[in-house]
Amino acid sequence: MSTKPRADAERNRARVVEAARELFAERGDDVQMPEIARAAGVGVGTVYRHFPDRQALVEAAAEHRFAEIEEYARTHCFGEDSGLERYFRYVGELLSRDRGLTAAIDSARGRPGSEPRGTARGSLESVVAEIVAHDRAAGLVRPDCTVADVYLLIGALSSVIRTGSDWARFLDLTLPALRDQLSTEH
Amino acid sequence: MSTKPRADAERNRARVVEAARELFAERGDDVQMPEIARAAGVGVGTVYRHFPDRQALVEAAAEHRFAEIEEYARTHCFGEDSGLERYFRYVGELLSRDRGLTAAIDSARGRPGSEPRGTARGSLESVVAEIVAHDRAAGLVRPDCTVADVYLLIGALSSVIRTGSDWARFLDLTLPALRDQLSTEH
DNA sequence: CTTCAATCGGAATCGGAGTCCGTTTCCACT
DNA sequence: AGTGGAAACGGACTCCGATTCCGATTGAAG
Repeated sequence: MSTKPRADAERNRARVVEAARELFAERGDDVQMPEIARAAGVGVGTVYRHFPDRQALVEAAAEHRFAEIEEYARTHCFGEDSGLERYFRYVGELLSRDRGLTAAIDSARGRPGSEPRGTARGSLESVVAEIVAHDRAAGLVRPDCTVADVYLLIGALSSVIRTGSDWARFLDLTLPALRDQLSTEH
Repeated sequence: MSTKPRADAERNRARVVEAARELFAERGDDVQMPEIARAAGVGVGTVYRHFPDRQALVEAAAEHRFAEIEEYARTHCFGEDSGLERYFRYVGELLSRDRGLTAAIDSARGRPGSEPRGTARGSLESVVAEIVAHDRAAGLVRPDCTVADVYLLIGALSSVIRTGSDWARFLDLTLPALRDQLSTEH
C-alpha cells in the first residue's frame, strides 16, 4: 500500500510546492508552470509528475493555509462572542494577504464533482461545522444558519477580495445578517 | 467626426453580436472565437476588426441586458417598498438565466482602469444611484448605504451565481443587512 | 464603370498548459 | 562495492485558443 517514494522525488516535490507557494501568494493565479518549474530548479515534466494539473498545484500550495485556518478556528472561535464572525474576518485577512489562497478557494467551486482535494481541507470543514453548531447553541446566529451558508459567504468573500473590492465593508454589510434576524421578523 | 461605416460592415457587426449573444447566454464564457465567427457567417478577422478582443465582444453581447435592467429599474424600483431589494432579485434572475451576463459583469472588475466599456452601462449606473437615494430618503435602507455597496453586492451575487450556488439564499442572507441595521446598533 | 480605401476571410503566429520519451539517478539485492 | 532496472528527470514538442497579418474583395464616391 505504501511503496516509499524515492528520496529525491520527495525533495523535488517539496521544492515545487515551496516555489509555487511563494509565486502564487505574491502574484495570484498568473504565474506560468515553466516559471514555477524554473524557480524550483526542476523541469516542467517533474512538476506534472507530482501534480496532475495546474489546479492541483494551486491547491497543494494553499494547503498549509487551511491548516493555519483550522488552528486559528479551534483556538479562537469558541468563546463568548460569535465564532463565525471571527472566522470570517480571519479568513478575509488571510485571503487578502495571500492571492494564491483565493485561487485555491475559487477552484473548489469550479465545475461539478471536483469537491474536496486536499486533506487539511476536509478536516477544516468539520471544525466549521462545530463553530456553526456552537454559535447556534449560544443563539449568536440565526437558527437557520447552516454550514452551506458559511461556504456560500466564504466563496462570495473570496470573489470580492479577488476583484480588489473593499472586503471589510462586505463583511460589515453581510455579517450582521447572520446574527439573529431582528429585522427579518417577516 | 463620423465617417459613416460601410453598409455591410454594420450588418456583419450586428450578425456577430447576435451570434455571440446566443452562444454566450447559453454556454457562458466557454465559446471559441472561431465558433462565434462561423455562427455569424464571417471570418475571425472580421470579428476582431469590430471588437478589439474577446472581452469587448462579451460585453457588447451583454449590452442589451443592461438596457433591459435599466428599463426594469425605472419602472419597478421606485415604489413603496425597497427598490434595491427588487433590483437585486431581478438582476439575480437575469444573471442566472443568461450566463453571458455574469461573464460581462465579472469582466467589469478584472484588472484596473478598464472601468466602463459600453454605453447602456453608464446610463444604468445613474439609475442605480437614484434608487439608492430614493430608498435612503424613505428610510428603506441603512443610511450609510452607498452605490458602491450595491456594486459590491452585485459583484458578489454574480460570482455566487457563476459558481452555481444558491443565489436566492445568498440574497435572503444579505439583503436584510441593507435594511436599517437594527441589530448593529452599537 | 473606375478607383481605392474599408472590409473581408482564414492561414499563420503566439502564448501557455500539458505530454512524451530518451537519459539519469536511486537503491534493493548480490 | 557493484549492478540492474524501476522510478524520476528535464525540456523539446504537441495541442488549443486567442489574436494578428495580409492578399483578395467589395461598397460607394466621382
